[in-house]
Amino acid sequence: MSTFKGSFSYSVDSKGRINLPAKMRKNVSSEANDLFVITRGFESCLFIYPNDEWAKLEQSIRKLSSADPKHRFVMRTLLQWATEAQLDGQSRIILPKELLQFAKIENEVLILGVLEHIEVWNPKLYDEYIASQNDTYENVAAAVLRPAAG
Amino acid sequence: MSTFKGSFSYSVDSKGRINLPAKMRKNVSSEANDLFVITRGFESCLFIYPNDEWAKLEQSIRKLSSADPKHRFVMRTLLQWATEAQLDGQSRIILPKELLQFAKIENEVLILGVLEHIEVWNPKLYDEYIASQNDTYENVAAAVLRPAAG
DNA sequence: CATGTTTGTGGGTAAAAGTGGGTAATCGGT
DNA sequence: ACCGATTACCCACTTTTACCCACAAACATG
Repeated sequence: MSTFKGSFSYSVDSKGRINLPAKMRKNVSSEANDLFVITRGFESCLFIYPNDEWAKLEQSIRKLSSADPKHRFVMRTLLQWATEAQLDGQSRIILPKELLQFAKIENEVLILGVLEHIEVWNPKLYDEYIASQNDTYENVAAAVLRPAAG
Repeated sequence: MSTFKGSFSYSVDSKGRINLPAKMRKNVSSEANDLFVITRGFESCLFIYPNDEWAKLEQSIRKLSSADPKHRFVMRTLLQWATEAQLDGQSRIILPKELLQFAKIENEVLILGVLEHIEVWNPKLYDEYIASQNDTYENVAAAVLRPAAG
């Protein structure tokens, strides 16, 4: 099992590569074998799953039936964006052009650890996202975290 | 077992050949021996199964009853269009004319990996298909891309 | 604080991938 | 057997990718 936390500012080079922060590398399960799946996330960011975590998601997709038109749409939509990627010798990962375009990523990224996956943002868009929340961290947390505390 | 994911834009040459994306080739089980079965898919696209996955499908078709008219219809349609094809030296596959016509494929294709099979679309028709579905990526993903779903 | 090591970043180059086309076998029908 | 059409199997070219090497900044260690 892999678990991530923290945020990091990193650069994207001319080949579309980003370095995976050393602190995150330490938290990648050895099962993943330096293999990752990059896909489209929510709110114009990208999700990176180490292979072991992606395998779990794939399990849930497999439960869908190809015979059901609705399920076919779900499978296509989800898998369309998914790309396998392996770390290079410098522990970097290549972000595919289509995904870079989707997330409007250029020279700089914000890398966030969110439990089982890693998020990659255009820093500016992340700021806007935070600003667009018309409620405070404290209030939302109160609503979300309280039931679990009880 | 072969598993596919991702989407790729490739060209179809004058001989009706398409290249199998390298990333997909890596995920073809060695059991398949470069042998594939191409057949009619759902929603005007083509399905390509590596041999090992086709064998599984064939097993499930065998369980259908020839006594049931609906079963007969499905069996006939699926098998009528099915064609075996082998990769050439450049790891390309030839799409039969009848199937190209059925899927309205001309010079460009969108190749989708959908777990156990590969789909081949006329890019325009795929766009139309996606547009015709009254659901968004975000909605679909919300149901699957969360840990609890596993 | 000095020094060896890891980390983040950039770039060069050989290999692989994607694409197009030529030609020799193969097949079907005269 | 012959001929035209189709198919299988090469060869060639361009672009992309994978795999190196290099180096400065940051970190860790005694």
